[in-house]
Amino acid sequence: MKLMVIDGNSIINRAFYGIRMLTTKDGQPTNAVYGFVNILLKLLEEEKPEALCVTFDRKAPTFRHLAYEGYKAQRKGMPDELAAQLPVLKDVLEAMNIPRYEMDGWEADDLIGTISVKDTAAGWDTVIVTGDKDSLQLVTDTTRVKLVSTRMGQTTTKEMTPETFREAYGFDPIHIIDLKALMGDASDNIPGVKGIGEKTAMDLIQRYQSVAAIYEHLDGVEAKPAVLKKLAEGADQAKLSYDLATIHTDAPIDFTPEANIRQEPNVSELYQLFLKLEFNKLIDKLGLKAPQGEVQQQEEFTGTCTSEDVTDRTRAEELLALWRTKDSVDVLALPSLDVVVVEHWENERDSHAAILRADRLEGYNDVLKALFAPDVKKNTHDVKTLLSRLLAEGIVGGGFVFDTAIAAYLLAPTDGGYELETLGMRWFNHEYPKAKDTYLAPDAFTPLSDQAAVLGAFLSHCALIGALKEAMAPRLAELGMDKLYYEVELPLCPVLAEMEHLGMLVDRGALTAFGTMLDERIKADEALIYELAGESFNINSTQQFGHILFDKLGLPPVKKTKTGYSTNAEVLEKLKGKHPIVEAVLDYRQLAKLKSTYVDGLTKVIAPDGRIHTSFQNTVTATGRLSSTEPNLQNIPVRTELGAELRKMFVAPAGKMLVDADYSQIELRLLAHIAGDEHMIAAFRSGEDIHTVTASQVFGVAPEQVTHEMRRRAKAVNFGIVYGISDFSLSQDIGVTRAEAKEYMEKYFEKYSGVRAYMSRVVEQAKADGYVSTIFGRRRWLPELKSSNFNMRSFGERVALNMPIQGTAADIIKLAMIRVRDCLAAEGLAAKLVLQVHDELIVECPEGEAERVKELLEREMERVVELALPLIAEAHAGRSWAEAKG
DNA sequence: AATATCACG
DNA sequence: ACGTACGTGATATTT
Repeated sequence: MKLMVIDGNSIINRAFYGIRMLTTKDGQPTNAVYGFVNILLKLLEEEKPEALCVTFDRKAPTFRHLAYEGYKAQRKGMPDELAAQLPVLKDVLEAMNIPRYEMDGWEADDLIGTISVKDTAAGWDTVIVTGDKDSLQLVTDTTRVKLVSTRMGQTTTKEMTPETFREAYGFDPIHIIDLKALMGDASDNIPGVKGIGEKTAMDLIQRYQSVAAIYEHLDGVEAKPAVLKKLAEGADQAKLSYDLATIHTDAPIDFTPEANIRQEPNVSELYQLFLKLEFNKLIDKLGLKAPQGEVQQQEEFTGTCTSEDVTDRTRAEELLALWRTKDSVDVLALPSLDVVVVEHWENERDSHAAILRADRLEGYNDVLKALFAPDVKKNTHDVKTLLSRLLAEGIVGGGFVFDTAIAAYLLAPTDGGYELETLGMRWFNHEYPKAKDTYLAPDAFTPLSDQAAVLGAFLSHCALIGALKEAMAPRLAELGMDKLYYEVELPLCPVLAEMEHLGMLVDRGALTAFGTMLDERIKADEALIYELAGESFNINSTQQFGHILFDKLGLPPVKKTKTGYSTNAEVLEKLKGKHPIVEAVLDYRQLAKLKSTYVDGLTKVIAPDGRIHTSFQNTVTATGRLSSTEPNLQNIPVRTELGAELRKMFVAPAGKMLVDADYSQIELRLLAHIAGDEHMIAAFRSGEDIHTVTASQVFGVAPEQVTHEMRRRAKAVNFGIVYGISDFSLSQDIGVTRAEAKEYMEKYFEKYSGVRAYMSRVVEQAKADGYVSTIFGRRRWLPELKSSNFNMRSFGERVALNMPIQGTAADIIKLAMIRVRDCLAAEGLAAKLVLQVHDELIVECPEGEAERVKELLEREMERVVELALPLIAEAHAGRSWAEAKG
């Protein structure tokens, strides 16, 4: 019979430091508990012991303090993130019905020692599981130690028996006490004999076994005279150290091995606990299920599911007619436009799947048109991409009533990764095959394979859409996001798809010419830089450039990065004038950026139609903004004259114009509104320039007397406030002392006291709720606010300030896009939206429509919401983006 | 895959 | 005393 005893403190420690930080949605750290449970399961599998228990420390024993004052004094307190997990671990052990031993004044080691002795007396074997080598002295023929180490999430164990110990140390396990008595142990504050280190101690113990044997006839000991002298002087230290190093085996605990025989866990308690800790994988692995009476989501998959391959046009029509009668059907499409449609029967469990394939169904395009017509209501996953793909086939889709990717994003915008299989795991603890390993592989446009595994994955993913909808739709309503979902996010998808499909026309010739010019200037810069450096090197390598600049040329380093010197623009600006190479590299960098990222990058993605088709990502940002990829058209240069040249390359085709409309100061206006700050609202209502008004207040001068520099600084303060700035960063940004920056902020808050009040209010509310939200109800969860880490918490606070503002602006322009598209259509205009850049919309239209489009854009953008102050949008038309920017 | 840099709102 | 602004994506270098 065998008992396994686990050193609780030691193992949770190893788990904490060996496994990357994990937290639940609320910010409760869980990595140590997670690691502990996994190590426990692994060892149970390995050892299959009949009995099992865990020991924990309780404070260092006080009587030892009397014996040796410094004892354990050095051991540092554990970090909060770990301390918070100890009680959780104890709950888990309770739910698993694993006995636990702890006693005031006794350390885990002593309890383990006591347990192993009692085990041996009862005729049981013992396996000690720990990460500390202290316990090795307990190793006997019937007691083994498993040393656990966890690194990068991988756990390895090393087993110590008397044999393996002797091989490693050259003496019996019990004499490790003697070894420590001589050499000491800094981590346990055991002094040892002064002047005796590991090498000497090992040698002595290997030859004489014990301290007692050595001191019994010290004159007979063969060693250097210096060592003998130290031994003689350190006799008291040796005795004291011996006692300190000895694990006590006489703790007054009530213990019999039989009382620790393994028991079944309390399944429902453990399930609840793991659910709270978000240990979905463990729930799955242990086969835990919801207690009776609770909703069992997995049941949804136990219904019957039939499927058919539709090859016959008549059958397709029959199905289409059926689908039109349903509230909705689930649709999953491949890029090849092979499609599976799942319909559910009344009980929502039994379902039927139909597979429609491009290469097996005659008149497939017509079937697609009918399926994606508005009269068939569809649930989808990533409808924007699907609509985009359909447009490429000339099909304008409609009738999309629910999308699981967008719902998942609204419910948890910072989670990322909204693939179907990921959602299946997150919502239902159910493992699905990866789309990329099955129906999406290897080339995105290959037709659906007939392999059973591929078809199975395709069908189950489609059925998952329906199950997710059942779970997500009520949740959206519960959190007050259904309007945002059904009236903003979903209707925006076809708008985005259209914009992607249309794209923007670029003047390829002008772009190439611009690139040639850049190339020449880059070459000139290169030559100059090499000459100034006295050698040629890779200017793009910050490492090499840093070496030249700071080591060879001897300029003073300003800032460091983790890998070496910082050479970014901010640093180089400070070094300007110290050496001509600095300016040359700044110029080179600007040119190289324009060439590689913009000229080359954009040229690469010009489609055969001469236009650039970006992809808008609508499930990416934490605030609700869109992002733009392949290429990113939301970061086309504008701030420098040379960079802005690029906007001349984005043009309207012959006979057409571009109209560009942007919101004026939308984020500051929203700050004024949300904070309800009278003065800021009044400033905006008056129509004065907000930065000038702010400057006049901060610098205490009349608005007419505000200089350019004063306005610049006030502008930085205005922006900084929106980001949750500190005086330090403000001073860095505008190049004044920290004290000055602080004064600006003080003056600012004096004037705009409502803003200050808002800042503390929103943070406090966020701490109470665990989230912040926009005017339209979009949410961002903020587990960071509960972090014990100062930086994390501060970050959470800044986000709490910023997200409602940035997010509301995002909501507003999204709604504006929908309205603009609808109005353009309603007024019979041919104008089309082509781009959105956060607070800016760009429309391409026939020349004759430009005036009307300008008015329409301004009107619709301004009237999206009624606030305490007006929203202002300004539109301009031009032949290129540069011209239309106004 | 991680890091540094820089483009935008 | 902490460490120092929100949100993105692309490129080049280095590991």
